[in-house]
Amino acid sequence: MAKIKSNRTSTRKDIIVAKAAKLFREKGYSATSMRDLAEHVGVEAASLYNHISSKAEILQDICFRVATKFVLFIEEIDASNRSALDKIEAILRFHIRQMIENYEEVYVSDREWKHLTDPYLSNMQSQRRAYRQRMGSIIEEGMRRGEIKPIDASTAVLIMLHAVSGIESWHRSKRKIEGDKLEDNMVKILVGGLKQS
Amino acid sequence: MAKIKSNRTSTRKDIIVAKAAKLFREKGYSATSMRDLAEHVGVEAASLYNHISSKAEILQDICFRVATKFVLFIEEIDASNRSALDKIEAILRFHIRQMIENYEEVYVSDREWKHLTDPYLSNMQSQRRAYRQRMGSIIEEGMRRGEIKPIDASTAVLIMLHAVSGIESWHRSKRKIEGDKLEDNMVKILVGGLKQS
DNA sequence: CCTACCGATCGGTAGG
DNA sequence: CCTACCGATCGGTAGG
Repeated sequence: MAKIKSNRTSTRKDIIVAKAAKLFREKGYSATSMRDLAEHVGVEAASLYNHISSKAEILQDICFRVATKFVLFIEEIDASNRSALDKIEAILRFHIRQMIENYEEVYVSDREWKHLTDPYLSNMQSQRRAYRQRMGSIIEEGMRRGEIKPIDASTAVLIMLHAVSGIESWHRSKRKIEGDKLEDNMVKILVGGLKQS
Repeated sequence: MAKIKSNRTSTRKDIIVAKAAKLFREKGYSATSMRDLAEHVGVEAASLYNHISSKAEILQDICFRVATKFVLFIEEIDASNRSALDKIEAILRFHIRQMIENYEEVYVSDREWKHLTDPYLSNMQSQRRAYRQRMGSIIEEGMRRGEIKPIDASTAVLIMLHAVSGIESWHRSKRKIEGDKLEDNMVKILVGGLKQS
């Protein structure tokens, strides 16, 4: 009964990282101090270091967890035998759902990864590059099959990815349409914009 | 011959603000120190304060200059008697061109405005809200006229605006297609995605 | 988990 | 435009 403990319940570290994600999103990584964070967690700043080793480590945790999730998903989709347009739609829907359900962490990993330092920074840069290339290949495949209209594939990728990250503005104003509606509208505009007419 | 001097040539302040825009884009507002900036300008940190009154003022200058430019453009377009879809296309093209030609400042005003402080922060927030509503109204007008397919107008606005801000990734990799091509591809996908088919 | 504290760096000012 | 310097705050450590 000893070793078990941080098994299914969220550890103290999980709580710290989650609070940090919220603050990093609101104020940015650099403008968030460890004293800010400590206050929101409810301890003194020094006490945070019993659970994490540095501020940088928190950002690494957030960024790589999110990145891994997206990479795993695109690999799964890419291995399936759907049409290219279906693949793009599935990826788009996954991005939107992640942005809605896991807002703080996804947002932070997208906007604050530049503050990673060097072994991690280059790793993240190459992961992002590879991900975009992967999406680009799917779009090019769709063009060859005549499913997608002739466009520059990397421009299309760029539009897809950044359009989704704009959900923040939606997220802030609760009143608007619910998540499912948002997802369908985005698909309608973006996938509709790719489709060969 | 006295008073004239900062008339058409760029003043020392202009140089400082331009260098600051570049640094704010690369590292973010909070992570850029006045000593960083001074070094890039080629003076001691204290000397900067002969031309600007604070770090915050530099950010204000950048954000409000960009915001004003966009507001003036949308007012001009909105007053014209084009079709709604043409108006949206013109706005989209203006955003893309601004992002390409005036990259550093447009990027900073879009990503770093949250670091403004209170009289300026609320001013900027309401300017951004008004701008989005204006674009939304044009899209709704287009839907009523049957030019634009039935969608949620504010979702469409959100997609447009954020898709454009993604040009950063393109900007970094010089090798890709040139500006005009980029513009046409974006219009094809985004305006194509709105069009009633 | 806390108190006490470190050296470094921050934005900015005084005074010339 | 510089030197010299300010108080505040930063991320992080020692030691209990």
